[in-house]
Amino acid sequence: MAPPHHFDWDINDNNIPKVSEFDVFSDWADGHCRFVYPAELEEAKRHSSGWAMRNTNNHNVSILKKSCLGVVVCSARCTLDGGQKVHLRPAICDKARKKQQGKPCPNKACAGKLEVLPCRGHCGYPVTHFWRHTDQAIFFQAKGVHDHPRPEAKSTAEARRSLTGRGLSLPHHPHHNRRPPPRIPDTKRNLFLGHKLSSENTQCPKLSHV
DNA sequence: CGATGCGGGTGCA
DNA sequence: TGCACCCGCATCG
Repeated sequence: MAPPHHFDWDINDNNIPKVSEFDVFSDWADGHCRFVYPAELEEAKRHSSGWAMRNTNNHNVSILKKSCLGVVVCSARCTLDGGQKVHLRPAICDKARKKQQGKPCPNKACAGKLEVLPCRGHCGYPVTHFWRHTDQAIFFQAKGVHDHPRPEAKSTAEARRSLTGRGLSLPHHPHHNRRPPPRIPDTKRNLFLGHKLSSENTQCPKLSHV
């Protein structure tokens, strides 16, 4: 009866279908989407994405899961000379990300501080990406719609990193340093929902209380 | 240093 | 069970 839709699969299926065709790699995958990439595609093997995704433990050896860290913005929401906004890439490493927050806005003419705009695109939680490898292909599936602007590309962030260490300021000094006064209140435990859940949440299970 | 993966372990539906 | 997430360990560029 049901015709063989070779793309009718879910990342959690016990037996994923044979692949007939591959998709062109998609950085910035958004929304509930699924793609199939060649097993030898570097981008796919690296599980890369334009979004800042961090590995999350889903206790499943066959499926790699990642969740979005959002984007780093200026607390003053300033506008750069080019008329653009500050949309930096959140550090994937927790420690590095904490160090990012509170740093002065890259805009010289701005007194704002950098802060993380968390992703709440999947039922109030960060958008998630799933990667699964088979002999013939690499399957990708995303859940949620990013509710924040795109962070700068990974390459741009890397360039910035290698720049801030040598180009300016003093060389690595063995002495400790930073430890101003701000104790960074750590707005981790936020979750003040009921903010703006009006988006077309395509696949949110129940979402009862708010 | 930090990007990435892994997996033990916790707290909630 | 499923999910979000904290934490340390390890590899690699």
